[in-house]
Amino acid sequence: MQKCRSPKDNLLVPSTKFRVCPIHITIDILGKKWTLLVLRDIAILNNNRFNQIRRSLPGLTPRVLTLRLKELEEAGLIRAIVIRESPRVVEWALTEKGNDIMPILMSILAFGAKWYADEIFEDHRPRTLEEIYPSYHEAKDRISS
Amino acid sequence: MQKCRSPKDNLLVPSTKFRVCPIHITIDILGKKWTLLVLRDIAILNNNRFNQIRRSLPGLTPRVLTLRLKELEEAGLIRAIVIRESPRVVEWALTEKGNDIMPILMSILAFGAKWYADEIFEDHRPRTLEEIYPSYHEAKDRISS
DNA sequence: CCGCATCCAAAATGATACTG
DNA sequence: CAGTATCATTTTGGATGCGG
Repeated sequence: MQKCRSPKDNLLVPSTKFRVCPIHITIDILGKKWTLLVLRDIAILNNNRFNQIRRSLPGLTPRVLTLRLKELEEAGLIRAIVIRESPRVVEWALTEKGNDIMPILMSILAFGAKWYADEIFEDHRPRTLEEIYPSYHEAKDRISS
Repeated sequence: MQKCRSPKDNLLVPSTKFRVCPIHITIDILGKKWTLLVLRDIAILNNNRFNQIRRSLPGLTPRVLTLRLKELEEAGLIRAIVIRESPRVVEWALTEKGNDIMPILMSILAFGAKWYADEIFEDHRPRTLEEIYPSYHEAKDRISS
């Protein structure tokens, strides 16, 4: 993606030209299988231990979880807090950069809560992010105003 | 993910219990390789023809593109507008549901524009979404207020 | 040229067992 | 507990062809 221009003029054109697409570059980091779900565990569910994440994500094998954690650490999104050596115990935490994936997780959550309410909520009623996490939105308002 | 509660109380707890995780269910749809980039092409770049998308995404083969387009159509995110039969020409467009992935794409873009400015912008300066797409934000303000 | 389909190779992921 | 090692399976990529 060299340019974000469209032949028709009714579309989004960025004010500055991209050398590479920001979406593409981000998806290279976050787009692999399990990556966003691992981040969900650490960022939202507070599952920050190896086997906690495994239990919360059936199908995710230790091999792949190790790969994903290494990649995320390498990318600077998470860091390992060593609680104890031998037998090693680590706790995974978001970095400042990792914290900035929260809006991504929240927009994904909002999409699900709107379009898959039938599976998600007992009463099958779609919900907005504001309804689900009032506190999260108050925090955002405090920051942006 | 049965519960979105954490042992510590400093974390996000949804106001309503989830039967399944909204993030998980959404990622089941959007999380496969190339899917979000195909949506980026249709939603933002206005590349809505088969070979347009192919040209814009080197490495994506016709086989996988066909698969992804079928999956997205099946999921109700895109629909085919038949321009001409025999030889068949179709244009892919977002449905109403598909339009709701825009916030996801935009949050991904915002993350990239903040943390990968070095590769993205000639001047290496991070940018906010508001700076990149002023018109998109004006539209959002009009809607929410 | 456009929208695929087919065949095979390579890469990513899964299952299971095992170790410090 | 937090991973490795090994091997099987699934998913994706590359090349090519084909009817319209």
